[in-house]
Amino acid sequence: MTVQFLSAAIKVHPKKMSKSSDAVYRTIRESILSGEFAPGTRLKEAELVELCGCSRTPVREALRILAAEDYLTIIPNQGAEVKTWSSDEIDDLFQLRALLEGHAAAQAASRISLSQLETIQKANTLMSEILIQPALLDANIEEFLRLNQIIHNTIWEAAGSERLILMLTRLIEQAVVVKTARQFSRARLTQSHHHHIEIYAALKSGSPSWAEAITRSHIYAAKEALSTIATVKNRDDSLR
Amino acid sequence: MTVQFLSAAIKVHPKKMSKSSDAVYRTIRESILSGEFAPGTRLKEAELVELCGCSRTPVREALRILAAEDYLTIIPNQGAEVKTWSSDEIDDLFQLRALLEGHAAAQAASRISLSQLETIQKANTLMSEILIQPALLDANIEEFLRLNQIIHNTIWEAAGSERLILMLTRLIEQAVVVKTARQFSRARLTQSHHHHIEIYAALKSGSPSWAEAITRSHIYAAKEALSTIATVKNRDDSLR
DNA sequence: CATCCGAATATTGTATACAATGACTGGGCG
DNA sequence: CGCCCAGTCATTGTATACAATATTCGGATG
Repeated sequence: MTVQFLSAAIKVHPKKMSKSSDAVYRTIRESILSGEFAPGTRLKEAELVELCGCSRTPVREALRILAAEDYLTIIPNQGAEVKTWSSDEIDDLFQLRALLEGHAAAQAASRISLSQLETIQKANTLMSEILIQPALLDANIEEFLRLNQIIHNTIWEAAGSERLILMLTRLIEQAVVVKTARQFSRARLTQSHHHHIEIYAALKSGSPSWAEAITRSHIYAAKEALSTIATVKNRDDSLR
Repeated sequence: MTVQFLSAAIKVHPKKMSKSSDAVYRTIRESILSGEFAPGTRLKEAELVELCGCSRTPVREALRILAAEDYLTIIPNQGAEVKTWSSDEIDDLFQLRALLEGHAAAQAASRISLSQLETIQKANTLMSEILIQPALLDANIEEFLRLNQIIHNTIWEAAGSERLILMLTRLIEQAVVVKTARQFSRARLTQSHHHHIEIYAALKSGSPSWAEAITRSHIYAAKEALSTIATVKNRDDSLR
């Protein structure tokens, strides 16, 4: 079975910079998000020039912007490093994410449109199909993550605040969530799915408080799951 | 009477870029915040070069960063404009500010140190001295605003989240608040002062809910006061 | 007279050259 | 042997030159 509906709902950064500069920005950003440039990696302009095939000028502009967006740390006269996140900072990120996503859900509960509700419901249905069989899940992890993103993005849209979307996007991209979500257990993904169903119910019933409460739970549970993975992983590492 | 205690509490952006670039960044940013570069103003690189006395390279870097921080809008191949804010967007800003400052106050209530409490109390005392006499107030508006900033910054510090501070800083700088705060009525400033006193009480008693509630009120009231000024001002303008 | 086209001009985008700063290495000295 | 200093190399910061793209303005045409 192939699952390929709802393809339009994810809005990528509509940023526009001039051709070359934009390409460099995207390239570096992707490399950071995918983990190819690990946290702490020193990025030398010369290497990036080689990678992107243009001169240092657009590379430098991209680096400055990425630093302003907190993907990088730039030390004057010493260059750029991919930002590292302490566990305290990640806690902080999740705390704020719970606050902001909760707020978004509350706002969405009063404003969401029928078609947006439908989008979420459809995503939920597809998710449950994927979750039914272990084999299907393994083959469709990426699809599962995409559906997750669609659900959240739709809620943000419904909340109707551009700025809120911006803040949330950055919070989430910077937290290492995406990179590690593929390791979540089936049980964890099922829990997440159940949250989504309840969030849908809360939105449909137009109850801001309910939507906010369950959304916050959803985030806190995700944080817990993530820290569990991190712990296990570190334990593995230390055994080698 | 001169009021000049508490001078250390305001932390300016500790940003570091290389000498020239940093200077340009600060210059342009200041010009925007002070209103010298009004919203909608087109900023040509050539002019900024002349203003800052360096070449286009650092100017361009500063512009890109300011755009990433949402002070400017850059249209590719067409240059930079100082960002304009619709009333809807400003409403949105205040909504988010209430959420985040409320959260900060709640966090601060459980974590604030004695010396931080003392700082707030001292600022409150100085504020009330300024408010006692109309003449004093007129002469010390700037000082009043500085004390206000000290109180809020101290609470943010106490909340203990760097990222929260960053978000709030940008939200507030971008809202036109500072530019128009000088026009607030004495009654309005007194109300604000009373809020500060109650916030202090809530923090001292270690009550997160109380601190959050009164802080949110504080922001909503500020928003209301601001929109009143804007309305009156527009009415004046239309009479000319 | 209005409109459309195009050349001239202004402005931004990119590449390169040069300057300045920091890191690294090797030799001299205690 | 270790430390320090100086000189060299690597890397980033700035200025300038050139390319690409937008804007403006004048003239031709309906």
